[in-house]
Amino acid sequence: MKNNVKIARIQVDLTQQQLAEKIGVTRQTISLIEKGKYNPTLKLCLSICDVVQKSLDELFWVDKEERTK
Amino acid sequence: MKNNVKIARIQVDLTQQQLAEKIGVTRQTISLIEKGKYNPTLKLCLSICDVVQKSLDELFWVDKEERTK
DNA sequence: TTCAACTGTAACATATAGTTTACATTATTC
DNA sequence: GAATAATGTAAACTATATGTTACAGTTGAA
Repeated sequence: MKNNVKIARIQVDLTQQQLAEKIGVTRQTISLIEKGKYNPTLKLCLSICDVVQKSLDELFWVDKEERTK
Repeated sequence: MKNNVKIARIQVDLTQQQLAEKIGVTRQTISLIEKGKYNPTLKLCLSICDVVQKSLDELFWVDKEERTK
């Protein structure tokens, strides 16, 4: 699953650490999400949206090929 | 966390069971999500979007008060 | 009013999201 | 090029999303 978290984070001039702290999650979690290595919770996605000031649709999507669950 | 899954599901004329099957998840999972009783995975949200033909932003959001994580 | 389909929910099991600690690698700045 | 900040990642743990089974309440059609 693809996402624009890294780009959006940099646009608001935050490090992974800073974003993580604002959200109340660890830096590793942010790193893994940016790398597409796992499948975050909706609440976490919404928190990220809130901090980086983007909508869900702007940040997260799946390529058609990989649509399963 | 609030969502419009139930409304969107009914609009495309599916039961919880049918929606669940299309997505590859159990009926209980759909029920709990519709009831707002838990916090689905992003992939699952995206699968629901796909089936009911809505965007993430149309289906999922949080009230400002309850924004934590 | 009965029967069947649909839905809510509970207990317990499993998979995986997210944490903690730790270390390695890659910028960046001096 | 050394020091420091930022990032990637791994192992072992914890919390929780989701599955399984089961049963009860609800709704609608006959």
